[in-house]
Amino acid sequence: MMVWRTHYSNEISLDMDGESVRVAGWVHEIRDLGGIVFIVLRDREGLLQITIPKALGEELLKRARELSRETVISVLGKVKREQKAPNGFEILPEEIEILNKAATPLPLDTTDRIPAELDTRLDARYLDLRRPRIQAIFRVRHHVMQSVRRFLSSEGFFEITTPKIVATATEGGTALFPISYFEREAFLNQSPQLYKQMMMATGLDRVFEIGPIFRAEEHDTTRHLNEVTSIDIECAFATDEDVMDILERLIQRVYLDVQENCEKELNLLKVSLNIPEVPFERITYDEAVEIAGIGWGEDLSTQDEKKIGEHIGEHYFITRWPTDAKPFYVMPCSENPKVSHSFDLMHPRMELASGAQRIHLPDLLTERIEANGLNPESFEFYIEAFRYGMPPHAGWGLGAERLIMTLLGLDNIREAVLFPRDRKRVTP
RNA sequence: GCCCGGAUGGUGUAGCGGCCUAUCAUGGGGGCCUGUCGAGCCCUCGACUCGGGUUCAAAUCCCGAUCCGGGCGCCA
Repeated sequence: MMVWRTHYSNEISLDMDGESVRVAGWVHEIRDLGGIVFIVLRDREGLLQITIPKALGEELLKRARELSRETVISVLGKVKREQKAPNGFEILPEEIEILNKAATPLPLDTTDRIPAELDTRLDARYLDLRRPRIQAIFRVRHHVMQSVRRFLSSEGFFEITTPKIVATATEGGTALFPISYFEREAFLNQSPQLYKQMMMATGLDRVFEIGPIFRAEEHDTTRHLNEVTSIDIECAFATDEDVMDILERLIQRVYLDVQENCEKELNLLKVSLNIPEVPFERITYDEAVEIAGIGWGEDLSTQDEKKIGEHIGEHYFITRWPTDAKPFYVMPCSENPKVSHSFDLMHPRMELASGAQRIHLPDLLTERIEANGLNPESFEFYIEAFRYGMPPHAGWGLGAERLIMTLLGLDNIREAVLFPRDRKRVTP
């Protein structure tokens, strides 16, 4: 097999003076000084200077002049210690192989000098993602996801995968995307809720799923998407308090892991992390309503959330939501059924997660479904799982993009997704 | 969906009735230059979203469409 690369840019150092290496990547910049040409090569790990003085021969110099920015090349050369070079060394090439010449002009500037608007960037996302700063977001995202998986596994959770094509359109609440499923209509799932709860009847006890969810809402904001990645857990023999404890420790763990593993990325993004302290502050819905200055039973508006967020200034929980403000499956409090064993995890900027202890008794569940104006028959496949031994359980769903967005201080949720899906965009 | 703002070379912008044959930067093409690191210098290329209207005159004002941004709403 052809070897295009023996070393990434960060695997070459001063003490390799004289060694032969093959590097590959994209032409980041070209500086042609006439008798000497500098090529800045960019690969996944950084930048590298390829220096071609006339002394290396007219042929190589000519080859260097054929290059254009973002052309893909593979360079065989010798490492040379050189004080005048950016990292104290450079590569003197013996061979420059052009693997794919980039067309000109480029749809946007990859060197970060001339900014491009988000819309332009998303249209040319493959190119936008070559920018180290943008790539850093997704390297952090990788570490966030790894951290979540490690943490939940260590807490005894099993990773599961549930259907994304579902039959029920009658769950109420959010709008669904209908799809055609052979001779029937089906929908893209808005949440793994029903399925992860059904898993509680299997004895697996603790499950988590990281997967896409789809919402057909016509929202048009910097913190909503129509396809998002949801981190969901469900936990048997547990209460709302138990899963809140898991959630806050998870958030803290993610922050710690990112801080430990993503120093370079955080520097590139100019982010200094504040590790949230556990336990997070808990305020009841009643207290939230008081801070916001609204009536009991009203939903918190975006401005109310901001107001409370400023008041508290860090991650916090809003607990004991009115039962009627939450979905049918949340467990009403026995001492006061008007409120429920439910909670939202808030970042000062926005809601990150919501969860609850669930109803595990089939009769009460049916009653609540009816009280929400829904038809229990549509939920038969779900309710049935509650009839033959369903333990008490609790869980939550956490928006991965919002977690990353608030972690990195991104001002648009689209920045946290490779190819965002919103009201206006289905391509690329 | 509502309110507000916007659309000018590939990218990011200035211009907001006549000084526009449209500014600046970056970029593309060509040239000079052996130590650049946002290289420098010279030449050159390239744009007023679309359709109507007002006016002697429209990038500029008005109407409509399309697209984009922000805020809000919607968001079991």
